[in-house]
Amino acid sequence: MRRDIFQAIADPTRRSIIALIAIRAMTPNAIAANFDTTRQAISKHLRILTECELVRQEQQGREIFYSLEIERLKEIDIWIDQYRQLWEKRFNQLDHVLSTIKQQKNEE
Amino acid sequence: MRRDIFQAIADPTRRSIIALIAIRAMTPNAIAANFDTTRQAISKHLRILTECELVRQEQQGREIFYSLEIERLKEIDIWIDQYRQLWEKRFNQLDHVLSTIKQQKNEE
DNA sequence: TATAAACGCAACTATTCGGTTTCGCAAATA
DNA sequence: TATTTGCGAAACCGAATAGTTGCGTTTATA
Repeated sequence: MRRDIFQAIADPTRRSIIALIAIRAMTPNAIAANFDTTRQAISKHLRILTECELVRQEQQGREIFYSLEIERLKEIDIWIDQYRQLWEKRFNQLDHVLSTIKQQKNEE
Repeated sequence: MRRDIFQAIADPTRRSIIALIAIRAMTPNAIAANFDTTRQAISKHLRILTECELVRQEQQGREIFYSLEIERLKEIDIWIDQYRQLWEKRFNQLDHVLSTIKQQKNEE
């Protein structure tokens, strides 16, 4: 079963879980309280997030606290960056066009 | 059928298609030539990418050229940005700790 | 010590997904 | 005009997915 960070963030519930535990570590029960689903379903999502190391767990008595491994999200950032360069380049070209028009206007 | 940009980029083949047509518009056949799969399968991926407006098509005779709607990727960028702020904050805190240690060292 | 709480795991189910094959249509070409 | 080419749509299939229910285990509590 191939786990992929892109696949991990594809599910809206998992993105919500990420948002929740980004603030502070939470237990499965506490997380599940925010959703209209069972704790077991949340546990499954947490397992997927753990498998691709987006989440780390810390046992504390009978509770397990899950927190976000934020560094892993950089992988997404690196992917998007190549396209960010493209759209910024395009924006700069437009910017150049606009300033050229402005210049021509001033020279009239 | 709920189409979502996060779901669209979850598939590795679709990410490859995005990378291909980011450079220049391409036809389904030309795209499919880069993969070990049928044109029809690529067409399905293109339909999904089109449905969430990540891709636009331009008919030219009997050919259809697909190109990337790069602005749509900003949605991913906006999502990742909130976490980027978190990890940069964390990095700055670490940076602060390091410079404090350095300072204490100098004061010895 | 008996009970309750917190959790992971396994079995099961309905749905979605990625792929193929087959088809029909429109445009280019022989 | 007959044939080839480029394409999307539909039917179908196996695998993966997201969810449920029902366990068993460990830890806390009455």
